[in-house]
Amino acid sequence: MLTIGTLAKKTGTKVQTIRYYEQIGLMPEPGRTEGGQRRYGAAELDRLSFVRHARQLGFALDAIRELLDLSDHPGKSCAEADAIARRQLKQVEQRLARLEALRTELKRMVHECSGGQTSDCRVLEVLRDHSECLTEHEEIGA
Amino acid sequence: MLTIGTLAKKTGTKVQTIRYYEQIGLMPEPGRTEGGQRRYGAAELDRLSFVRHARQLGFALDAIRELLDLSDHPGKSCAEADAIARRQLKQVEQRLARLEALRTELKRMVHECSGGQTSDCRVLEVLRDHSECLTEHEEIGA
DNA sequence: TTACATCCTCTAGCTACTGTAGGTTCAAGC
DNA sequence: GCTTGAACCTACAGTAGCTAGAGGATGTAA
Repeated sequence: MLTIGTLAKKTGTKVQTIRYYEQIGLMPEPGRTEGGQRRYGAAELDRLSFVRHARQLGFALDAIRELLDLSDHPGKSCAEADAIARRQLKQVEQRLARLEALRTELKRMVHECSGGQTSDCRVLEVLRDHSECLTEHEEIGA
Repeated sequence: MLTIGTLAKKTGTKVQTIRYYEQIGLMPEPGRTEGGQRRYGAAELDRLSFVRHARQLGFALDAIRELLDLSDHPGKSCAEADAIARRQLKQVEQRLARLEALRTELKRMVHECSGGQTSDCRVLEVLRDHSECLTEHEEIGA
């Protein structure tokens, strides 16, 4: 039986995060000691590891919820899990494309700055006038 | 004189976002009509364009605040603006590196999934067992 | 004058946590 | 058995950067 602190250490999670996952229904309500402290078993350790790993891969909590559900039903078709992963991959690729455009633009800004006064700073100038941008870039939501 | 709606359209911003920027002190309090509606001039249009463009390039609002301040003082040294932009570039490059590792891992997951039952789904299997990962990846905070 | 789009304030909600306050429980050492 | 201190508990507030909605006022064109 693990305390919440031990579970946290084993999975690289903060204690509060585990309680948060329980609150939003991503982790089950665990057993308690007489004094009211949570005690976890191997199943919970596995589940939390799954969640954390999926988070590291950038899956949203809702997607993880779906994946957990699929994982709990071994007879179901794999197609859904595959679709979720493909969606995630697509998102990652879109973010990569946006970030690459940003890098290009930022590099140009920085390289052109000669280090004088702000009155003729290229960095500020580019920010003032979007038309100076050579690439399309549309972050904000990323 | 522009209404808030017109300003919003011209800059590709939501009306609420403009009011939010005013609330957090990023945009100045504009003049008002007798009835209490906001009216904007060219200076505000420029300022909001600057903010939006910086946001598109991924700058945080705090960084934008600094950049605006520098932009307001043409005699100041350009070095600070340059430092902020370099910091941003560095962040973007770090995020790019992380995302590339994620893409690799996700691609592998998706390609190995043969489309059978969830009981032997590679996607779920990889999520269950971190040791299957070939690359380091540590998203979460990104 | 009437309609109706747009404006106003205020409040709550989103994601995914993180931090703090104030109090309780557990386990080890004496 | 008692004390101590780390770790636990709940509850609530805060983070970034908006976004959405309620309920009502204003502005403008026909």
